[in-house]
Amino acid sequence: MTVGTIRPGGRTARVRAAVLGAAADALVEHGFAHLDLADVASRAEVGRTTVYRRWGTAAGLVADLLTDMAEQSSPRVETGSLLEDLRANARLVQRTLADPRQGPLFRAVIVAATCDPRAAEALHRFYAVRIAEWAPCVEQAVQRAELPVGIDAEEVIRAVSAPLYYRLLISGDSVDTDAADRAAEAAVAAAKAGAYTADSDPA
Amino acid sequence: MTVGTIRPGGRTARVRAAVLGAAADALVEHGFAHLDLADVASRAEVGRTTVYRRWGTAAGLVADLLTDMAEQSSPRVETGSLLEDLRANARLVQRTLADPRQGPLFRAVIVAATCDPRAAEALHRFYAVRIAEWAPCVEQAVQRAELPVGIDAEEVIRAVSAPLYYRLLISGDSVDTDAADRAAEAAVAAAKAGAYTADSDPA
DNA sequence: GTCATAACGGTTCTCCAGTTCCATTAAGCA
DNA sequence: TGCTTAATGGAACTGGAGAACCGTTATGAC
Repeated sequence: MTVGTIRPGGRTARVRAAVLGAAADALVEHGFAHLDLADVASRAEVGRTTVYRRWGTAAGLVADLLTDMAEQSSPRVETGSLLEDLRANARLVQRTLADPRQGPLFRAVIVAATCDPRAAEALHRFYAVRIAEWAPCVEQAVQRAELPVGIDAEEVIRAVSAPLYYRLLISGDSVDTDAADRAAEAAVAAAKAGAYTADSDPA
Repeated sequence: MTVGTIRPGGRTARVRAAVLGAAADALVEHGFAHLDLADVASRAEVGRTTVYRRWGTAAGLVADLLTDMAEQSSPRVETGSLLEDLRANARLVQRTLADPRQGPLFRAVIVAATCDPRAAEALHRFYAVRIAEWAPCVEQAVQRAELPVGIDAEEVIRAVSAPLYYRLLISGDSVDTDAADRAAEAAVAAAKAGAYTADSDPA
């Protein structure tokens, strides 16, 4: 029976799924600042002790939730044009941030990342995955000669999202489809002008 | 002696200044999540009761701090070119966010804004002030015919900052001068292409 | 099926953030 | 200068988050 056997099957996995789901619900309702582990435990119909032992703190729980979220990838669309592809990406981000459930959830995990190194690491990994998933549409645009060679594909993807997150977190302006479309158009214009190439001096 | 006289002079003002300064110090060190009002009080050499009574919660204290910060405006530079102006703006934001004191402070107040409506209101007002201060350099570029008429000047300013805040809060990439320069260049390119005009359809 | 133990869960205890209460200080006005 | 009371400050009180303890469940190996 070997001492020290890990038992991830059955109950353990079920508890994890229940707790992560409950944590997401609680984050949507109360935000990270008012996340109560006892509340999460009762939502998940699980003992308080279990939550404290396995995840320790609210930040640790969010870090695990982010790891879980990173594994569920959403499919990328593929139209024939860079602007269309990036607009699809921008609108996906816009829908997510404006969604009554996903929006508060993302705000909560972003807040958690600023409070805890593990949560920060998990958040950065989450976005690294998402950005890498969409970078190919920029590389395809390079192959179609829509964009100059040597462009930083991932930076273009980040440029599409940045204005939307800025609205969500900084300026407080609404994250609507107009903003999404403008973000995509701006990124395309800047990319074509060579703003995201390594030896950038297009002025 | 008129019942209900407000007494903002002398001691009250001194207490406010001391507490706001101490709050900023505490935010820099521990972040908003671990902001302890008792700690703020002892730093300010002020009674705990006073802090709880006047500001109530950590979020309320941050909201007042932001109101105070909004009143201290930093002067805007003015070169002759749009790219130079926006680069100066981007580098100012970059220096602020990368600063060992200002960076953590801004992260903390942004976090506070996601947790409390009053803090959010104060943060949005703070940025509205800063953006309005810099918008004229875009309008001057329009007058110099560097940019098309009908452009949203404030949106251009926001576009300069957005990638830097995205790095700070989302991707975790370093907020360095390269990023600042690229942000300015991208904003100029997008603006010249008409991405920030009202009837945007430049594709 | 049987056993050892990893993992869960209820109860109790502890500690501290936040509140309440009242005494003390000093701002503002005559 | 003296009076009223706004505002501060110390001390005791309270509620709930999180830790500690130990009994219970059920997983995984044989």
